[in-house]
Amino acid sequence: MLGHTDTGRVMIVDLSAEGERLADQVVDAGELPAVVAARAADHRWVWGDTGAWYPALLAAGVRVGRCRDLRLAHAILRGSAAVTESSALRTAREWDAAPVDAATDAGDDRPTLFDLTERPGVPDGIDAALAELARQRAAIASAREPGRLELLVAAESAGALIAAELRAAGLPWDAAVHDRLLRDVLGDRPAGGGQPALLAAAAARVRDALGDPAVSLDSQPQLLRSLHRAGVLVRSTSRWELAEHTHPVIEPLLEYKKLARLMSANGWAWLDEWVRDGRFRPVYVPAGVVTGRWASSGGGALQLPRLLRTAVRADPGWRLVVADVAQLEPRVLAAMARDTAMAEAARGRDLYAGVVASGAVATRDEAKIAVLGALYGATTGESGRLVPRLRRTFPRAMALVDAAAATGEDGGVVSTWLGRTSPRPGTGWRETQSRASDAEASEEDESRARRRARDRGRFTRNFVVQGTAAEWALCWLAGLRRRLDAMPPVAGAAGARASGPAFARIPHVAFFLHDEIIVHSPSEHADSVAQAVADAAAEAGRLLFGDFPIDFPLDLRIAEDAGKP
DNA sequence: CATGATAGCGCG
DNA sequence: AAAGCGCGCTATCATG
Repeated sequence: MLGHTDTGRVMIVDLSAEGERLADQVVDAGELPAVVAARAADHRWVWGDTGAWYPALLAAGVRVGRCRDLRLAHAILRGSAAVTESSALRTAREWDAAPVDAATDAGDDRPTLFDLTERPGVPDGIDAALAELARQRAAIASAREPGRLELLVAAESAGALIAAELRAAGLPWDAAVHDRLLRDVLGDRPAGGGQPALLAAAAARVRDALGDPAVSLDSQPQLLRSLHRAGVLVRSTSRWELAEHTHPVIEPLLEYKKLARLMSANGWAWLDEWVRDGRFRPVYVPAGVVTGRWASSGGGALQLPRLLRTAVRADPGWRLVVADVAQLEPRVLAAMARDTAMAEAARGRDLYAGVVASGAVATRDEAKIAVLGALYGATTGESGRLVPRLRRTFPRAMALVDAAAATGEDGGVVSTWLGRTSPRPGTGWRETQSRASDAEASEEDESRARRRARDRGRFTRNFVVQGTAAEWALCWLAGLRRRLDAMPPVAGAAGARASGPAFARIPHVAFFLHDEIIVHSPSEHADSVAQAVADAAAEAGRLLFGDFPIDFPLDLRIAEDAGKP
């Protein structure tokens, strides 16, 4: 375990498997990388916040095999319905703090004094860490199935390591390819900072078609008024609604919106700000989403347009291993519900084709709409119409999500497969519900309460599936990382130097997005990496669902860039 | 000038 | 205009 002493030095405490304190050692922060590197590769480090400890180690070229991130574990355990003894965790409020990102502390994005006082990190003292670990051990032990929470906390902690490593290594990004793509689509970059030629041309065509030379296309109210004057009676200016009208302005306007979006979200300004030395280094935020999915902060890492994936390019002599899971969430649902009919439909690459073969619906498109509607709680439209047919064919799977929705509507909490629990409803929600059950409640009160109850039901319905899919993905990542670490470093000084001292000679995860992984690997290891990605996926399925026969097929390829072939 | 809300669109 | 979940980011516009 790592923590600080009162004088700001670093204390290393060796703990037995039962959590007993065996030996202490105190070192200066500068000595820590060497001390950590000297431990066995599979040593488990316990620390308050991976983001506060690990970036400095990585910068020194030192990696760790395993860890317990006390902050992330605390958040899981104090909220988990599986934990029957959580009062101690609930009173340890100081562990509810926001993450610290030490990687940005060193840069020019240093948090201001205001940030630091408003968002303190978790305690960094050794005594606080020891006490928190003891609380967590007790909390896990109180669960009926401690193994699930153990697995979840371990996977979450491994994810924290990987998030820090992703930032340290970065995603290989070819700025020249990106620039060429921007110039092809938008026109040359204007020197003065104005609009590139093709964007300006699209804007001119729109103004022409509107007969409104002065309208600002980036102002929604102005554009809406101008559309109305031109006879296009839309209620919003969104792509979806515009596409349903026929008018000379529609085509150029949709074109303009597409180009303007590319320019503002991922144009040259983005390239200048986010790509350095051939790497895109966003901040990943493990468990940044209530369901346990990761969030990101800065650079929009989780929204990279597919159009730009060709700019993701391996270094010379390296390859990208690009993998994503086909229809992860419905597969997870089938396994959670032990729905063998749905698992049968999921056998093989295309779950939607399997749903058609089951006879539930007629076409693949219908299958997709029905399945998504089931996961999200659709009630109207084509999706709402198709969901009941799924309910007949896959009653167990549908019963699981229907029950989760009913619990949520009723104000209860639901949990993922491994035990992450949804937030309790807020005071506003509860007040709305109790007002509606009052004797003098108005019809307005009642309909508002019903609406908000259904909203919450859709959230809890999706929570169990999205959250369990996130758990599967964490296990996949962790298993892959372990396999990559077993591969020998490539010889020679050359390599992916921009990936930093810890990753210049070994295959490493370079990108992760819910159900998709990109590994940057020396060419000679690429085949083994691809095998490791597949093996880790199979292992993740077994870890969560044991022998239940559910496939998690991957789209897997080895390439020089991450663009769709 | 800063902050917050809204619209819109990108990703899964 | 999303029907139907979860996000982050940019631009605009109203408010302080």
